[in-house]
Amino acid sequence: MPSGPTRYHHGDLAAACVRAALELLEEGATASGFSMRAVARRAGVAPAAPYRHYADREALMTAVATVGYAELAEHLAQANPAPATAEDLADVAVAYVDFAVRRSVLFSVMFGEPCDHDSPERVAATEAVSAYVADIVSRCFPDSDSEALATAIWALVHGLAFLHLDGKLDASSPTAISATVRAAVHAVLDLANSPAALRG
Amino acid sequence: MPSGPTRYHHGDLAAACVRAALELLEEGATASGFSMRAVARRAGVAPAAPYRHYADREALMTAVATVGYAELAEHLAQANPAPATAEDLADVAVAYVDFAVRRSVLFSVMFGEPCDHDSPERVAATEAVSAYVADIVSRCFPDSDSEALATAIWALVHGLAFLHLDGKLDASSPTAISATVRAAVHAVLDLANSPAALRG
DNA sequence: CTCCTATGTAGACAGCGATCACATCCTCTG
DNA sequence: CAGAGGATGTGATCGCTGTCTACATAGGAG
Repeated sequence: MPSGPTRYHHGDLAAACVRAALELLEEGATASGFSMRAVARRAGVAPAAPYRHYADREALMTAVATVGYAELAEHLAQANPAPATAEDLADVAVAYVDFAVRRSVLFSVMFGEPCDHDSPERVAATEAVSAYVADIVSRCFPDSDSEALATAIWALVHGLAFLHLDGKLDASSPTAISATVRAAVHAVLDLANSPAALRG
Repeated sequence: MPSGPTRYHHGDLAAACVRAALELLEEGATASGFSMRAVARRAGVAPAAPYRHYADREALMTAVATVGYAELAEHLAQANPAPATAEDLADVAVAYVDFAVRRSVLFSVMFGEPCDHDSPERVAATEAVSAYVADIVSRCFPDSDSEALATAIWALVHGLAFLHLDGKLDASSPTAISATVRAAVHAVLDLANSPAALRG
């Protein structure tokens, strides 16, 4: 398939577009800066060609985001394949924020950009992340209101990622990130060990 | 000043641009969709005029975001002027998410968009929000590691806002939002009342 | 072999951010 | 009170973008 120097038909342009988009994102294009035309150029194809596979820019972004969800899941699993303790949970949280910071543009495509909320792959991918977090939480806190706590933990971690991305928290080094995230996660979990601290 | 039908010099175009931008955002423009030129049209001015006051689109967005921070602070204060209990904190959290959902485009301009991280007003505005949250947390949890816990709570609330914005959590009605946010906040705070739930 | 459909091309359009030379007005100095 | 000069708005222009249309080509089904 990579034989002929230039073929009229690309072979698998749909996938090539997603790959090209990911490359451009890694190379420092802004989320709003990466363009349909740049993707076409990178894929070695006419500007209008990607429109045969993606209705518009948003559709392509949704496809890119879907890949991003898979890579995020992989990154988290790699940090700790079977988290079951508070410390494990902190590991996963650090990995989550680390992913957000190191692949910040991809991350903001996944979460910060308007997107096709009805795309089945996208919904499935986000539900997978949701279920993954819920699973961890239910293992760490088997007796609690799992659903609400899972939502809270996901929000906590997600929020930490955004605050780092936005410069509100120091994201200049992995060490700083790790320290901040661990401190925040433990501050919350340690509430379970110092009930007297709660007023009202 | 609003006398003459058309004046060559506007009077206060800088402020008018911010006002026009806010109007456009309220009218449903996308964050990436609202344009410098649209702002100029709305202000009744030539396309290049705003550039006398804002170096580029990002500079104007930063100014808009700064106004947004002030309005967010006002919205939170209105929800509960002097929060000191966990329940008060939940009120503020609901107000935060409510603001994010009801003024979603402004919110994503404030947080979701690349921005001038060095703008003094912007830094001051975000630090004000940060200090506000830290203040609440230190009142609710006087004995805890205030800084880490404040970061965690801010992240929790911020994350809840984003998950609602992104359709990951049901944002279809204020009631649903309130229920989800309160459940999440209480799930975390109730850890202080059920230490046995923590494993590991 | 032929036709149909999927896919890629060429060219066009309007809208965008940004910059330029120029026009106009306000204010400050003499 | 005049007029110089800086601040502010105008209009034209550039290259880029998303998206549409008409056309070209390829590859598979009959």
